[in-house]
Amino acid sequence: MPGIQAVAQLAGVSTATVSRALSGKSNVSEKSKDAVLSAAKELGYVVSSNASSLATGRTRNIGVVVPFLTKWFYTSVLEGAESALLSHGYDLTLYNLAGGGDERRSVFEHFLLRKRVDAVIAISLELTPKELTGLLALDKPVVGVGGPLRGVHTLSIDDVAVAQLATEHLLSLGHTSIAHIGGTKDFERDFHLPTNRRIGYESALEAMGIPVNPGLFRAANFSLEGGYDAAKQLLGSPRDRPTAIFAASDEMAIGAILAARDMGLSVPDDISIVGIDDHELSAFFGLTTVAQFPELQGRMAAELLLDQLHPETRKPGSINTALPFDLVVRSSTARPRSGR
Amino acid sequence: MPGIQAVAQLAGVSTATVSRALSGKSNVSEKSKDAVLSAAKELGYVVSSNASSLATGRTRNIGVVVPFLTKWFYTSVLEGAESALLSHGYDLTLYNLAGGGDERRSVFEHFLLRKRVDAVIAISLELTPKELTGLLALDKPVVGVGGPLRGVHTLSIDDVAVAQLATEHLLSLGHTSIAHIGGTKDFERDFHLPTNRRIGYESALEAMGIPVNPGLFRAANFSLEGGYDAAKQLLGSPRDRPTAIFAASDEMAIGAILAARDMGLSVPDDISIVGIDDHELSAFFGLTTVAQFPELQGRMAAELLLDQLHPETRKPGSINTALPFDLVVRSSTARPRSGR
DNA sequence: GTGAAAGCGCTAACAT
DNA sequence: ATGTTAGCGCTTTCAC
Repeated sequence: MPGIQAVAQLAGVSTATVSRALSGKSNVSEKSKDAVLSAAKELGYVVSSNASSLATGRTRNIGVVVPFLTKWFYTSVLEGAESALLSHGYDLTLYNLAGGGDERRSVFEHFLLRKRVDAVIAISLELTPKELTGLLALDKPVVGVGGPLRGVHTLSIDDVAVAQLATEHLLSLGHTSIAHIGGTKDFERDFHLPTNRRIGYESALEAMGIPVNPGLFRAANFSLEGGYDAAKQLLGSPRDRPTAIFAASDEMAIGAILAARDMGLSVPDDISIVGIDDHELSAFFGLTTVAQFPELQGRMAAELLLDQLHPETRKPGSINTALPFDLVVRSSTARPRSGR
Repeated sequence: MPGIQAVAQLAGVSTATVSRALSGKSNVSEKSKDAVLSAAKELGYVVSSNASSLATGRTRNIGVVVPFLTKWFYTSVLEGAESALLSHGYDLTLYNLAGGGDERRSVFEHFLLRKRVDAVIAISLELTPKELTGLLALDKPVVGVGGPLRGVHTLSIDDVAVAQLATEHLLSLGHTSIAHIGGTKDFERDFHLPTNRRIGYESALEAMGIPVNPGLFRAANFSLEGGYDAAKQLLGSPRDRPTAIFAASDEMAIGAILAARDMGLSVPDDISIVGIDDHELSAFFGLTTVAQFPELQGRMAAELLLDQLHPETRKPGSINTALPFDLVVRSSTARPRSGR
């Protein structure tokens, strides 16, 4: 592991010139630049990021905190962020909070504070005031994805509007008896996602003058299995069976599709089903859904952060950026059977 | 951000004593230790990992390289590794190679070399000799998961034995016409996984004196959809339809279950199906499978690495550790219909 | 048990 | 355009 000194010696210049030549910032003559570059290559020199960080105060490393790792959505955001950061020469240090309360505390009270990272991306995490204070005290940029965070630049999707769009799609097909599979209370903590989606659903119905029927609501845990069980309940009684189901996530919607099949119901002839996400499995199941582009979200978060780290290039930005979403119509939705 | 100096001043000791008290290694009197600890807490002091790394040469940071991020298997390994590392005070810096060849090169030629990490875990990656040389030249521990790597301590599963076990389960139920959905050539590069599993399948058949029928083999891409398509082919002609399918992954096996259902076949009455993985969805689908415990694999890799980083505690270990696997019988397999 | 001081490898003034 | 030099914040001999 040769140091900068070795390169300087071989190139016949000072260490300062080596540093300048390699970083490309300052003015260096073509001649010395070439000498440095070829000396560096010859020796296989790579800067010590620690020494560099210590000297500059910048680490070129971003901390990313996720609530789960084994869920498609989070890993997709992560993938987007990782590749954007990598292409800018940044490393990504990962903190997964899935383990439980203790892990969470140590991440926020210890790991993130030891100056290993230049900035933090928090994915779908509603930070406590204490956590937030700790982070902001670092005086480093923080970007949140998934919901508003006080004093932090965030990227978030309008969950109410997303749910409205999904519901309106069903309404526009002519459905009037539309059930909703939402999230349980456990998922409220992250930006009230279940409530917001339910509000969107209800407001779309009300806008069409359709009364909300509480009997057509079921809560589940955002899993395939949860969606399956909920749908079985919803579809159980042939008497007042809905003609459509709006599930708050694709995984639950896919569960609902499987439940319908198991009950001998045809999708979409007997029952239309729509979800939210555009999950990797959704195309396979022909699921109509409102896509939210998690990989793009990760990329946007990373780029927003890099912007803030390089104020020269900084474009003015609002404190909360709206994330795009889009209705993707596949084969799980259709007009309700006319015979009803 | 108070420094060690501030703590020393408040505690009325030297910076050296603070360092000693905080690291707990050296002898420090109870009195100064208490003084240091409370001063540190009062100021909210957290060491600068960069300064510490520079001084010690150790970063307490592990680089983890994965080929994909959005696959259940890899994220599970990652989760296991992350939580094990975190609990030992280590950070995890993530490098995802899914982006393409260029990313891969820059990770190996630049990112991993800049002394940011103490060691590297390579998950399901067959490193090129060049990559391996570069890593080993760092003189840092490297642990591979998923297959043998020359000169590297690896954790790997005996894919041949796993496939044999799955096939033998079907044989023991009385099946003699067993199809196999394997992987396409694209997946060969990572330790010849498709080939090994196919070998296990064939050797199990041969051990029972059952000739291998090439017509009962289909290759797919390890996805649900791929398994679905392959199964449709396999189950298409009622004349020589197999009574069982062994798929090289649970996702493909689940695809096969869905294909069977779509064709009006009952699982397991008409067709038994077994996979490999114990994927998060497998229980829901009642899939019989050979579990390989990815989270445990990640945890083991992390612990192996930490062992190597702390030679005092080091237990002697072989260069290749076998990973556990276990048959999980659910409802997708049964005796073949007696009537045949 | 504790302090003084010499680095760890690099960057950024400052001088030339 | 380039060299000299003073740190960055910690750890670790080496004395005492």
